[in-house]
Amino acid sequence: MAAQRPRRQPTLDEVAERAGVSRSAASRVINKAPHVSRATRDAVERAIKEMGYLPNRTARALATRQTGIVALAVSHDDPELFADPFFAQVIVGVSAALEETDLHLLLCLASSGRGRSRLTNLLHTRGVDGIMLMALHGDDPLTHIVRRAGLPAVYGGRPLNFEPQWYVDSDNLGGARLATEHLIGLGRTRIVTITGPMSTDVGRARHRGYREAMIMAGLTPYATAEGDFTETGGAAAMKSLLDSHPDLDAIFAASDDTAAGALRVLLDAGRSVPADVAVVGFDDLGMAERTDPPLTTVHQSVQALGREMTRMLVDLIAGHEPSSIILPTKLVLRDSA
Amino acid sequence: MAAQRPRRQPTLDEVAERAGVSRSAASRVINKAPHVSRATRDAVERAIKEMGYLPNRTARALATRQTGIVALAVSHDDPELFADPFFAQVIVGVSAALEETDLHLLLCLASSGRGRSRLTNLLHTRGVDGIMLMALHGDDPLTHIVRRAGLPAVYGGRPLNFEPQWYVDSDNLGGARLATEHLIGLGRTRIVTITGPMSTDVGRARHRGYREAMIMAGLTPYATAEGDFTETGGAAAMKSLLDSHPDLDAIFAASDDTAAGALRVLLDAGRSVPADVAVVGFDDLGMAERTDPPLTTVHQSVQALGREMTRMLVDLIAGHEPSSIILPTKLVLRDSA
DNA sequence: GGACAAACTGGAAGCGCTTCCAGCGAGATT
DNA sequence: AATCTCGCTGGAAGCGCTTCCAGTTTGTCC
Repeated sequence: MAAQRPRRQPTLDEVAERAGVSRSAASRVINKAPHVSRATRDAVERAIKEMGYLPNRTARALATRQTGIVALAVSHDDPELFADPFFAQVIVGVSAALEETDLHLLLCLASSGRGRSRLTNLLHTRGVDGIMLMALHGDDPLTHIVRRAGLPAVYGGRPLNFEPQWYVDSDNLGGARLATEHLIGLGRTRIVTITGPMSTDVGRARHRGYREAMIMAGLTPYATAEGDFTETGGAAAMKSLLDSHPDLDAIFAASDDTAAGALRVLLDAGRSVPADVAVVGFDDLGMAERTDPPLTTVHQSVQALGREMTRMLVDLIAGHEPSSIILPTKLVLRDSA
Repeated sequence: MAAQRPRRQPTLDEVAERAGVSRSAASRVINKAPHVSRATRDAVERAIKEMGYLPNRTARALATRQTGIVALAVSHDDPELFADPFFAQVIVGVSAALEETDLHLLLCLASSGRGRSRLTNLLHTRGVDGIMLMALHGDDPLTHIVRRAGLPAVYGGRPLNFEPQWYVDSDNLGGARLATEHLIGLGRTRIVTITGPMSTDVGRARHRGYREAMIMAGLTPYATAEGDFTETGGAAAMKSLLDSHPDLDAIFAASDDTAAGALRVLLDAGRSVPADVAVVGFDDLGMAERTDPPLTTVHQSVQALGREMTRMLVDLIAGHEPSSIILPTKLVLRDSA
């Protein structure tokens, strides 16, 4: 036998019989429904205690059409992307928020076609009560799938080409502006930026923040190179910027990984940071403290992102009409700028 | 309305009616059961296609007593621990393995008492078909909970004080031995180790590997300091070792984080790595490539760990009797040793 | 061509719970 | 004392599926 044979769990019928009441009465006390006399309640509660009764999730789900499960779907072509600490933080936030409910978390890494069709199936077979979506790019088929399934859905971050009705996002625009303004405040003028992928909303928003801050300060955006949020991407972009604009004196990197790559290239090129070149990153997910020099960066609270997504979804499931949220970002000063 | 009202999914009854057969016949063709004539099958399949029928998960679960969901529980006092890239890798492995089945993954971060009781409840209410457990320390209540629930369970790593019947673990002992032997092969003799927490099996196994290798080589274990797998822990341990054994010439650190902390302290103390002191770490989860100098370390395949746990659990659920697995580790040479 | 087995079929009984509804008695009202 | 509430109760009908079983059809063999 694969596992110790469990004693069969008692059923509601058995509890009711033991308490000497009908099944419906027993059900009522369990669900704290009204119209239950004190005596009935006591009898049922005693029976429950004595028998160690726990209502069967599945049966309840069938009757109520509510599974008590919500999905968190991470959609991306590269499953390795999930290894980004970002998602771990989201999950910590989601879990924390879920602990205050009696919902559980189903995690779907829907990268491959297979993964996506499994998810589709899950949604259509009413396997979950709602879904949180993350890391969608452009016209991810998932958006259509989810819409078609007609399930409560909240987005973490915004997809590029449509604004979901319910989403939670970090203030990427504001954060990027903050970073750039800080650089400007330092007296730097030849400020360049290494962006994230311009095929994502995050990438674009952070770039726009940079541009806006520059222009507001009467400066012209000095140079831009597209990165991909990774360290190697950042290094490559840095090299080309150093080639084309050797006199640059500050960098806003759209992620800390990007900044780390840039940092490495700068040091190799003999520039000192922050003396010759000031660097500001974005994210502040641990990595920023470990670079040399430690990175001044824009902090976003990813746990809060997860937490708020969850609360929003719970609201939605409860039939309320929450409104989307933009979470504030803030500048964290370290040594690189 | 919180979400677009979904068209009600057709039921099996409706499919059967449309196909002009009984519900049981329809059920049989869906489940590919025997005793179905060609004509019946065709009719039902056509109806299914036409109506876009998908069997309701919950109803099926109630009838079969199988939910189609497995849990991955991460138990630890500190929810932040989950941010360790280790778990992300496990999850990637688990997901990959699950994609070949029609099971879904429920993730439980059961750190708090509340989290644990939610998990207990989930198990007892038959909310999942099986469970994978990770990061248990000492006498985690979870072990009892799981045993009592009588559900198929596999462990990732071994708890300290009992050997689970089904587990997957990395060859920590062998890996540590490999690392130490490498150091010995380099001609080092005053080799010290910074361990993980000795209250964990991993911590002890890696320590034992170090000792065994030393003794086999006719050396005496030179010095040991207990760390906690973190960078700061590693740094602290390194400091005390440097105090007590200033002439040490090599270090086996029980994790890459630990090694990174040690590295920092060594460089600050003016020792050059690997010239003065050779350093070997353990894990190889990305961080090892980014230290300065890059870390020679023992690689463990965490995705494989997740994958094998999952396969084992699937086997168990299918009623087979798999056997536990120790996954090989291997030395990865970089610059630090 | 009749008997027998094999293949197929639909009815019905679950799985364990929620919830609607009609009925019942006790307290309040005149 | 007769009536009217109103709170409480249990019966029964679901939720959507699987599966056992007995009965019917079909095919096969002598």
